[in-house]
Amino acid sequence: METFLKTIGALNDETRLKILRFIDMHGAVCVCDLESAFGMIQSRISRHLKILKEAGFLKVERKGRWAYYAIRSPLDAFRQDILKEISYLDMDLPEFEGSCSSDNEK
Amino acid sequence: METFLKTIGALNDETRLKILRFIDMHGAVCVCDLESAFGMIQSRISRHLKILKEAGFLKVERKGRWAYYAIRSPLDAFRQDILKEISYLDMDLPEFEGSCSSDNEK
DNA sequence: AATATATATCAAGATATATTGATACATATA
DNA sequence: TATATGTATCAATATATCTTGATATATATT
Repeated sequence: METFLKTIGALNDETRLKILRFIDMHGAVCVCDLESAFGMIQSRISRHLKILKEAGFLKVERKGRWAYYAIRSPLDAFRQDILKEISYLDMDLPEFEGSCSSDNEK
Repeated sequence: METFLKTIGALNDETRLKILRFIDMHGAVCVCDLESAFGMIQSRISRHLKILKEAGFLKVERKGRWAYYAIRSPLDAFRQDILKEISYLDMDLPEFEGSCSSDNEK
């Protein structure tokens, strides 16, 4: 029950739905990628990522000073259904402009 | 997007999850049935039912002075998945005590 | 070691949602 | 028609969540 509410609660925000869909489409991204793509301040992005992670949708992998967030795998059937449903939604997502300096690293 | 958020928002409340599951288990019930089963005041139950209805989970049918709420049918696949997921949750639901006077009516 | 960069966390204020009690409305009964 | 019953809605308050700006932490670079 508590877990379910956490999962649902994570989806109950337009910004998080967009971030989740963005990551679903583009794969692993770092916080600054999202920051520049969405034009939102870092603390805001970071907070939403934490909520999505704790709700079981995302995983993080740290490389150097960057934290790469990606869709968690394996993902249970219910969360997969949700991602699919979100993919049908008509939302306008920003472009993925890899302006973040992590691109320059090997 | 707006519709999806309304659907998700309706699920983002423990009381509503219980009401939804209760109706899923017992079929059509009137507001006073829920009032006595859950021990909550009428305005509270009524408000939650409205939210669940507007989110596409419930339908209402009025008979005399009673309003019977039931799971809407047909229900789309996504909402069916959600109901199934809710059915797996470990929640303690009240008994269905038909103390409401609508029982006495034919 | 000092500085810069990427991310996380916290406190304060803004916004949204839930609960209660009062009241309105509609249907039924006397 | 007056009264009772079931439900819906509203205003006020309580509670939760979001956003921002400041600060902390960790890693990399000079």
